[in-house]
Amino acid sequence: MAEQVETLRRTPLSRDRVLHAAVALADEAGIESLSMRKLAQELGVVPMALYKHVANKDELLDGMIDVVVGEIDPPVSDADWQPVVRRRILSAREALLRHPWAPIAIEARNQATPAILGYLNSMVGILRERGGFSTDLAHHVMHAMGSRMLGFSQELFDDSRRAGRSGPADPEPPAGFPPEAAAAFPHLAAIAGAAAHDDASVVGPGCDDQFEFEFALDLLLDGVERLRQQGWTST
Amino acid sequence: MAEQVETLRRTPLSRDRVLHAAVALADEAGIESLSMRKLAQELGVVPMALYKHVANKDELLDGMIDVVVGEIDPPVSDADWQPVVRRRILSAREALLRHPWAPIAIEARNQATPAILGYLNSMVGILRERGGFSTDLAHHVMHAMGSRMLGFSQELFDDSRRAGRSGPADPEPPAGFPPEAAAAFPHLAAIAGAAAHDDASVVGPGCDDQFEFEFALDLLLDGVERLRQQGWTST
DNA sequence: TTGACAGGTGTACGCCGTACACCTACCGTA
DNA sequence: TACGGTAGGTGTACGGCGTACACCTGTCAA
Repeated sequence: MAEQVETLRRTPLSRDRVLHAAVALADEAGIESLSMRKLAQELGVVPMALYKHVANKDELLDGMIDVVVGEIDPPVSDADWQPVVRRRILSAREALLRHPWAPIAIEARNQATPAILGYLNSMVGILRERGGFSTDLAHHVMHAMGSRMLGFSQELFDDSRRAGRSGPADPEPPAGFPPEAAAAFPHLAAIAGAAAHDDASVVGPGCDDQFEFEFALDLLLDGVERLRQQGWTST
Repeated sequence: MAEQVETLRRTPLSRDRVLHAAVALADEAGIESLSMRKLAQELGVVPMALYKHVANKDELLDGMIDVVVGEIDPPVSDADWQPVVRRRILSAREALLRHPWAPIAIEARNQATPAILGYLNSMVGILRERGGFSTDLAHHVMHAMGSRMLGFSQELFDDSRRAGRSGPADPEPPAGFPPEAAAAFPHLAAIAGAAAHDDASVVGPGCDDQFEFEFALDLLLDGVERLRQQGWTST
């Protein structure tokens, strides 16, 4: 009878419940101590039950990332590109501060999740549509602000990370920008397309990371030099 | 006899040999598949032998990070601050590209290693001595360029990361800047000291992360707006 | 000659992710 | 009303992980 009560009381699992419980657990105990077993215990369930809702731990982490990205406010409506971008980035920062494990988790994955691609895509859209940026400038700006936007490395997602021994058995292409995603993220596709002009592969790295890095670095250095020349001295 | 030959042939372990073997293993197989056991096997030794040279896996990772940081070229001598900083950052980028696991490893640790502190300290030194930057401006610039300098998150090392359940038993202070390190990294100490003026704790977070974030963000946004107004259109 | 000590070994424990077979409660259909 | 499929929770088991702890062995100073 007690068992029956317990059974009745327990809300059934769902992907959403699993994901949110995982986020809560990572928030309070740190990502490195999040395990399938502890998560299951938290949910009052046996570890293997989780696998009916997420394929494996990596997919769980992807889902957790998407929960965090989902907390970023949508763009406000405003005439100017600058305040829109600014507010959105500050909102992203707040989400990441609420979940300090998120940048690590994001950086440790080698593929952007759809939610991240959506976020980045909408950022490009703001630049293009609200600011009238050219495709190329929008591209460079995305590289320059990448670390502000998501709190992590400038080499957003390249395939050289995680050099695996998967070796020659890997059947899929480098997949810098899979064609099926182009429809969902048109702005990103435009950027990738423009950058791939002077380069054999249509997908794949497709942009000159070294150039992008130096572009962003020089933008920063020039800004700093301007401050310095203004005799900038105090807070 | 064969055993004797093998014994003679084997160079004895050393912390350095362990560290470099670990770096090589992470370079080719990825950080996520680096284990004490595999590393031991690579060195022709039993796993526990490693523990005579590194305290545990975390310390191994710290040592690996220091190996990478040690590959960054020292500052060149040049009259101007800008090319010195530029070249050093590009050198750091090269080191990180050689070891793509490094940013992840660095970001996953919550305390900067001495080698990283030394690198950052010398960067501040360049700004102060070669560029005549005020302490405050140098401070802001370090925040603004943090992600370029080390390829990772802007919140360099704050204690809110990795919210552990270590709880109230933790005897040491927040340790934003431990006093014994001040002597070794005078420029960093100066920055931390200046920032702590309007704030009760002398050590500890000691700087307004939100302000720094917005400062860097606005520097970037202003630079971008300037490009846009110049009608910047193509690569 | 001895005895301390640096450094490599072997065993064992508890935790991890997850494959696989199983059970059970529910629901649409006959 | 009976039944078969299916969604979802269970139990067991395996191989890999980090590392505590006791042990052995070769070297070298006294």
